[in-house]
Amino acid sequence: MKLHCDTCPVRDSAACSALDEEQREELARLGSHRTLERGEVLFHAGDEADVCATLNSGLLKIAHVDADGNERILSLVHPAGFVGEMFAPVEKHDIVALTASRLCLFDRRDYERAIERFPALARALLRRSSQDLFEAREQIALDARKGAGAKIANLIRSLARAASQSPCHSAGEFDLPLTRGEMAGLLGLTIETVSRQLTRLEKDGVIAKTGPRGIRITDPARLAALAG
Amino acid sequence: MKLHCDTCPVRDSAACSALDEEQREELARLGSHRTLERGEVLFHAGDEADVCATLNSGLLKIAHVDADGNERILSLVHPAGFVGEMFAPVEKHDIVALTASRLCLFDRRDYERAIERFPALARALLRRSSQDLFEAREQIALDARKGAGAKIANLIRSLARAASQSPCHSAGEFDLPLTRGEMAGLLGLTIETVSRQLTRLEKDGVIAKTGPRGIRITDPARLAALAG
DNA sequence: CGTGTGCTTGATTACTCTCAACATCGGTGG
DNA sequence: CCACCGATGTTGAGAGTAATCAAGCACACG
Repeated sequence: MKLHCDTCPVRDSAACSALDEEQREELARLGSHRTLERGEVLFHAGDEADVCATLNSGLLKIAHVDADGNERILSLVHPAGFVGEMFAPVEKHDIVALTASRLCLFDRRDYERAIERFPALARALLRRSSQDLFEAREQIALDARKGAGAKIANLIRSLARAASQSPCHSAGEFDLPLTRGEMAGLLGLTIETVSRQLTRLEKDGVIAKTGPRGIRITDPARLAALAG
Repeated sequence: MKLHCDTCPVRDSAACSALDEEQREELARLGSHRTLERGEVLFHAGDEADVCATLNSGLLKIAHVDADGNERILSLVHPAGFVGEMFAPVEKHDIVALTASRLCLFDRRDYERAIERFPALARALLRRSSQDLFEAREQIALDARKGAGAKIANLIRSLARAASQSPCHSAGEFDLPLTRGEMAGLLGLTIETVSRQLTRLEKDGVIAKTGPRGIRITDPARLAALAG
């Protein structure tokens, strides 16, 4: 299925936005669309790294399951994010859809050739990779934050920011795209601790649960204080 | 001080190794050498991001100090590593030498222009950035590892690998380039816990302390088992 | 010497994990 | 229609681990 860049929601933010019309058109001929339902797997760790993709809409997780079967979420991938190993023969992590998602899929070889031919694309990917690196390091710093409460507060804030389309202000009420287990995996906690911290935040009047997944932030200032 | 690429220890592994002789020569004219003693600061968080650098020899840390004054080490930078924000106006983290270090320093603007002119350099940096991203995610996965013992065991193994020049096999005896406090900051633990775990490893006959910083790995198999 | 830094060790506290039970919701099949 | 089941989430009691608080040791340096 040929790509339709005209109506692409990340037309101006994804790596390909660095290309001019003609180049983009050429890249578009190489790619195809794919949709994923919640829970569908894009890559398994250990797969051959023969495709890469730009996320169009939805939400993905990059995860690692250890020997005991515990899943640790290494990163979330938001729209305009790029996934796939460009310089390694195999995928190193699982990549799974957290919500119904849509992405532009490319053969890795094709994409590498495109990088060769369009230096602007290489620079755009470098920029994005640097950004991802920064976010991964933020995540590491977050892990150092004392207390499960601070981690949860931080996560809620960041999900609220992602839930609103505009990057400038966060949503006051939204649905968590993650199960308790996924939140636990993302923060290095257990399901029970996540659940307890959430009820604690509710008891303290910082948030209100508007459903099993729904959240309303009733006291943003205190939430920010808790997040450190 | 003009760069001497001929004798550079990372001539074949740093980003600039992607350039041909002529291009490298041109890049070399833009850069200068700098040496750092242990503890010397290359960047402070919040500094204007006007230089970037390739590490030639030595060891750096990328660190973040939180509101309480606790330092969390986000990453170590080994020779051939690249530091400096290419796409952000300010440095986001402290970068400090852990051992006497030598690096090639470039004005950020100059380097950005070089990236524009030498697409191979952009690709090499992209490759390196991807590698750093992978390592950052490994670090996140490490944080999830249960038990301080596993973290310490892992750290010792990775430092042993870095201590030997060849990437294929690790050193059996070496000096830790990090203080207890730095190890604690890297692993998200306290100094006391690090100290206790190290004496525990010694009591169990897994390692021997050959000095305040010296380490000999006496039972590599068990160390590997402990690291998970 | 005295001082400071890095390291170790001990006692206590606090937090999260673990194990376990129960609630809720949707789907399935008798 | 109702009983059952699996997945998800909540709550409780107890155990275990690392943080905290507090000394003390070794060594380098002025």
